[in-house]
Amino acid sequence: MRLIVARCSIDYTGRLTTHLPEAVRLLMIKADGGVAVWHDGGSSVKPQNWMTPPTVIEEGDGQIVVRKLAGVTEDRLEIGIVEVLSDVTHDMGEAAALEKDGVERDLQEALAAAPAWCGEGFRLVRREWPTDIGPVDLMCRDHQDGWTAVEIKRVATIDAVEQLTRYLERIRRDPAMEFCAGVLAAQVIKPQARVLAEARGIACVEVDLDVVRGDREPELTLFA
Amino acid sequence: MRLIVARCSIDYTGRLTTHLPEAVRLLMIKADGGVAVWHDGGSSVKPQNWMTPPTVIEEGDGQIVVRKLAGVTEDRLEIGIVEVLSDVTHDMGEAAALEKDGVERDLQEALAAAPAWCGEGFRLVRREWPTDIGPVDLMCRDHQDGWTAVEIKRVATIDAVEQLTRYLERIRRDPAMEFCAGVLAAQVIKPQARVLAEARGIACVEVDLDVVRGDREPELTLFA
DNA sequence: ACTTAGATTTCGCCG
DNA sequence: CGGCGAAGTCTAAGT
Repeated sequence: MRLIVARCSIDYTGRLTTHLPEAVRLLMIKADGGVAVWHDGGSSVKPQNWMTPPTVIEEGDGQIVVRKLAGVTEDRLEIGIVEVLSDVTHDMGEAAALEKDGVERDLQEALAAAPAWCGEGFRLVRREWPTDIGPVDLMCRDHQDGWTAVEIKRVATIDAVEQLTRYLERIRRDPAMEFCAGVLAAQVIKPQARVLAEARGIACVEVDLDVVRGDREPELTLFA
Repeated sequence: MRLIVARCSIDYTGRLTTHLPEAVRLLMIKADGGVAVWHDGGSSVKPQNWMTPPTVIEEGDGQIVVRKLAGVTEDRLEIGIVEVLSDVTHDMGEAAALEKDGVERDLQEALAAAPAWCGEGFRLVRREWPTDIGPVDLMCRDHQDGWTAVEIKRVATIDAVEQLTRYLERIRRDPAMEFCAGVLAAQVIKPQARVLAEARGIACVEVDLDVVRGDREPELTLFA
């Protein structure tokens, strides 16, 4: 990885066009051709400009040009170098993957193992119940043996309600599942999603991953 | 901005938990307390780990700990330093904002100035036509003087169709606009969005920003 | 190869 | 400050 600290101005043309006036910035150039431009202010996560590989990098004449074929046209990042303050290269060796726990998939697994958190007396029939427009996260039977489709999100927005509504519409075409109910289970449910869901007769359940796993005691406020 | 290149392992706990095994990485520490962790492989745009300000950074004993209050709990980034290969700080001065052109807003402006690109004989009634669930991008009259609501996207997915459908449902509650038509205008319309739109009687128009502005000649394939 | 859905999405605007 | 929509979203998985 090459790290250049330089006073520079930058123009990008591609899916849109942008301009950055002259300032001191960090240019991060990766071994695979990826380029990112950073400034001390602003976002810690998103560069001011960037280009993902594969790229062609041309350097010289007080300028670095990063080019990339994007369909018919060309994406282009033109970096006008006024003054180089530092220019170092570090060998970082092989990649090391990030191991994650706590994403939506993990919540689905935990709820599949303990479906009663989705509703009283719920028993799992199957995960990833297939419909012709995609799989429903969980299909359960409730305490009265009724069918219930469960949609799981980490954060549930109005889109999640629309998605579950589409699934229910397909599922209920089967006469045997004509009265299939719907439950939206999420770590966070946005207020508008809750309003729309309840207007459509869809139940909402907020769940905590650690509690579902049994790693943490439920708050006393639950079911209060 | 402080740039540390070090062999390190990293654990994050917060909205989820992650682990990174020992490897050489770049630690980018901004003046505002923002921290990002980079490796030579992988994304050019997203760090392996990060924490946005405000943070508290504690350093010492072969370890850097970045902490942040996140509601009741605490987000924590623990960086175990095995070997420091480089540690430099650069003053980058004041911020310099990015100027953009070509985002959705610009497409809306261009189509408002030339609504005929949305449909034959279209005349603009107003931009940001208000409904009780938010504003419709454009409200037009078509060549037969009928009302038409236009939803504009840079890339139109199935969500855009759902959004316009919700708007039309509200608009048509007004008896005077009972037959209001819908048009989805975008630089790119995804196939599934087109299918759903046409099933709902919503017209689809693909537009090019430069053409709408008159900066580029239309392709011969238009209207072919 | 293309499409879809998730993301510690992040970011910006507007109430 | 919270909610909502856009993003050069990016990225991984499934078809």
